[in-house]
Amino acid sequence: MTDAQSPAAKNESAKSYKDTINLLKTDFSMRANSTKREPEIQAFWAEKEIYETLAKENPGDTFVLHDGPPYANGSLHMGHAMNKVLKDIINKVQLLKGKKVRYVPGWDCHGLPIELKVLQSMKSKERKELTPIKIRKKAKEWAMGQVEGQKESFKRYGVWGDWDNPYLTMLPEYEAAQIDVFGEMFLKGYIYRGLKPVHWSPSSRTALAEAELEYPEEHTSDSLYAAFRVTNLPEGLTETLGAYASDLGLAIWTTTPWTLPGNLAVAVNGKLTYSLVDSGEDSDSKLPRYLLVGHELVETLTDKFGKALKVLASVDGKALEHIQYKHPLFDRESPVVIGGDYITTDSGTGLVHTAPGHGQDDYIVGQKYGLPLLSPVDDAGRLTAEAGEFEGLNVLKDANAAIIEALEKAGSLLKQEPYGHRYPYDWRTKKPTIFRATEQWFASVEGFRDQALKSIAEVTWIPASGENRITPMVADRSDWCISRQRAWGVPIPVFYDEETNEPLLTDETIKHVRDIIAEHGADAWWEMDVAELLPEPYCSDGRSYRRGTDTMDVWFDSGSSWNSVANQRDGMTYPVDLYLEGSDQHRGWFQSSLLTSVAVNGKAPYKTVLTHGFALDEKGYKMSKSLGNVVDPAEIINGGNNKKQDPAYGADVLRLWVSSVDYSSDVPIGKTILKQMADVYRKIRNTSRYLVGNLHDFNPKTDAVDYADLPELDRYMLHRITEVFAEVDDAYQTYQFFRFFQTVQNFCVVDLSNFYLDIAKDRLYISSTDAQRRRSCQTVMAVALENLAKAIAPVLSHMAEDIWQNLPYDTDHQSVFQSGWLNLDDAWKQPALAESWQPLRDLRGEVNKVLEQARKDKKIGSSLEAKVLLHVADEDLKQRLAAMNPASSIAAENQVDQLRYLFLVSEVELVDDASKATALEYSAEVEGFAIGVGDADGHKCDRCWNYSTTVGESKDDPTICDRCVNAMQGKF
RNA sequence: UGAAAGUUAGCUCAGCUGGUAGAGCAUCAGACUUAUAAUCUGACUGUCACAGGUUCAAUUCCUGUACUUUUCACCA
Repeated sequence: MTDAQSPAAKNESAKSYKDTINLLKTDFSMRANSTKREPEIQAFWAEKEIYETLAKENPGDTFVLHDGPPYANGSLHMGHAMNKVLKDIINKVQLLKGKKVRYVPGWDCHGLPIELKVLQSMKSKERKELTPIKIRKKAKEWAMGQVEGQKESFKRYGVWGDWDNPYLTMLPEYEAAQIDVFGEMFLKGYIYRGLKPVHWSPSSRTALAEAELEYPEEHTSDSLYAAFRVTNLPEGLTETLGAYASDLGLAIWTTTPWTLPGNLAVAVNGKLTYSLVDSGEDSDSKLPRYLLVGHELVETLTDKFGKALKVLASVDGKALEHIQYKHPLFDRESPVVIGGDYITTDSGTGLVHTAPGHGQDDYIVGQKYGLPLLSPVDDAGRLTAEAGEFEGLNVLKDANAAIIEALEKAGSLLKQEPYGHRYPYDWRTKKPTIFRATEQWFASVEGFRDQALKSIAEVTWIPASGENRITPMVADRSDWCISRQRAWGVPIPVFYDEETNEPLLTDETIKHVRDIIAEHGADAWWEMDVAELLPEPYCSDGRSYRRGTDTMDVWFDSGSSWNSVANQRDGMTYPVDLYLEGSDQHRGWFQSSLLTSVAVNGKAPYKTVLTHGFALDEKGYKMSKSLGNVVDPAEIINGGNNKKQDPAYGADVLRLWVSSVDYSSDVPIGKTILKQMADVYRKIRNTSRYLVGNLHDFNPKTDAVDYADLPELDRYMLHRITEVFAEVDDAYQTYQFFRFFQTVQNFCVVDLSNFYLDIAKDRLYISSTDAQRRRSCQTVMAVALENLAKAIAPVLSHMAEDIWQNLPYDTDHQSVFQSGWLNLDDAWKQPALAESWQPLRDLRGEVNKVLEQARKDKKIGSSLEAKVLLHVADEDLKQRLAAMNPASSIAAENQVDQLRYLFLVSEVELVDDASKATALEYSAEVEGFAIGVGDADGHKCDRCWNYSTTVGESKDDPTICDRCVNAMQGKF
């Protein structure tokens, strides 16, 4: 099509019609400029108190998502960002739907990591003069700084909440409410004092947490094999083993000989087979001739002991239960018990020396069998009087040698050898630690386990597998050790009688301490005199008390938040609607909250628990500094050092990413994914911009076209809109935000950009401002735009607000969040239109393919240079299409539903004979259609760029077509 | 070591109760210059992690393996 210009235009100086068409107009920028714009929008929300007002004045019910407190230490990572954004999306949906949303962010402020951080920052001299209260002051200061930093980050994500009044586990009101929970549980008999083995560092004379241990590889222990003489066989074994009973020993192995004074049992694995072997020992030897060992270990032990072990009999491990044996060094007998699967045949003998006071597993087995707890070791690691002749020996130095010698003498020692393995060391003193039983406070889970399990079943777990996760944890867990020997925490409000060491803990003392803490904070526990801390009559009963120095496990802190926050703050509910955290919290916060709440009130603190996975790198690996694959949320928002590699994407792109992934499992993030998010973000933004820009002269109140007067295309589009937004609504409702992401993206790309808006250009630009075909289009566009803004507001909050602020007409609401939820008319739902229009869209695709053939050969550029010949096989459809193809576009009653506009070509001719279409150079035949593409007739109109035979007919405007002439007179 | 979950195009997701796979984006090519650091059109992409089994037939059901993640336990 070479003759693009009309004859007249060639001769005269071209008259420009650009000013006569209605192009888009808007200040809504194509690019977000998020670094500047997002803070502006956030300032707008803050100034107008949008959240605060809606939270209070919305007409609907209250909705409470109770925040799980992040730990107030360190900067935020992707996990924090994802968690808070997910919460914010849910809260904003509820706000838009008219609910009163109360979201109180919280922080977990106590605990070891902060205490250590504070200790590290001190000089050693300063550290020596430390008192608990000094540590607490420093720790509080540190935590406060961390809270402020994290708060600013969260706010920058665009997260809404009561930021000016968050809950901190170190606030007096919180601590007091926590003491209440403790008190209630104590008074109900759920809290008791007992012995439990803990990691103990003799070198620093303190208990250590797992986090304070390190496991150097080069540790060597004095391991030994010993035989414990059997004194009594249970009935079931007399037949098989009875013959050897008089000279039978249990072979055990240990790497810590010093724990033998604490031996109170030998554990076997019920699933393993054990053998009675003949060691060939002389009858005058003190060692037993026959030994019980794990069957699979006979060969190994033959090598170890350097003598042939002949298998004489084999029995199941579980049959060994209740065998009695005599302690080789002390005059007492102990039983054989069934231990757990920790007993293996990888090393040792298959029979495990069990000292409940010196090991985790030993302790659990001991509890199960009701064994006492023996831990004859003092703070410095010296054996105590309970260890008899070994009293005073240091367990890490001379105790082992003495015990080995004694075993030898007693005829118990089978073998001794150094054994290299990993062993816990005190990370600060670099000295070995030991397991030692100490007095601790426990919550008796047994007391309310059944009720807890019942409550779990009543909660909605999303995904449902969450219930399968937490149920066995609660069903199997042992009692909860809630005391810590630490300064930075909420004190266990107990007093001890100086003389008797009896704990003093009553309704009155708890209430008294609680009131003091409510007023002065927990520091008072350390600062005030005991006399002040005690109520009548105890403060003057003539006895002398000292305060306890233990603090509570931080899981008890955060686990009490339902009482400190949901149960006490205005406008909140208990139980709350939703808890939402990472799936690791099944073991953590979900459980600690459940246990305290059930213990006190017999019910779970939440109605629904939603969990999410973890943020991984693009390959699905965990993020770690050493791998260098860490994605920092702050860097996503503000950009990295190299802005080309790591551009400043802004909070909305971060939020869009959160919405795009299926967070029920672990989710990947990285450069590729972020770039894609930025692309999608821009697509949504540009689509919105186009809508905004083309409504610049439109006011829905005065210019909207009645539904009944809309052309079919527009009514079809309104139907699509109801479909799309129903899908979006359902996606939000079911917390499947990735469906929102997919749907909105598809809507913007496929329905709007590629289809409706592409067709709309002719109506919007060419027609006169008030033309029906233009106003009807704008009517639909305004509906699409407003609903799009509402729909994206929970996720792309800043963009949605930016759109709202740039709406070219007045609305009743200054913020998109005040405008309420989606606004869809039931009358728009017309499934029949979808059915009749989908084939037309498919046909449009086929026509495009033929047009593309011609374009490939450079026969056409713009599709307006073409004319389409169409043959339709189906008679009914043919009639319908004929009605959509009037001889004159202007004269036609319906100036929208026309094939030329649908195909974006200048002319369409319906032909009776398929060969007429297929005869053309560019053609195709598809299921019931024949499509041909040829040159459009006439000349290109200078104004609308369509080809028309009417160009040249007007005297005043010889370069434009009849449509444009009429349009410029306000008649088209 | 045990337990739980996951593995569909380069990316994010669909694929209902079994009949050899789809969308958008990205990529590539082209068009337009009246959404212009934008817009439109077309094309391409997969042994549905791997190996077995059930079945006429498996991405879809079962078993095992690998990898990833989480969690717990452990080194007596």
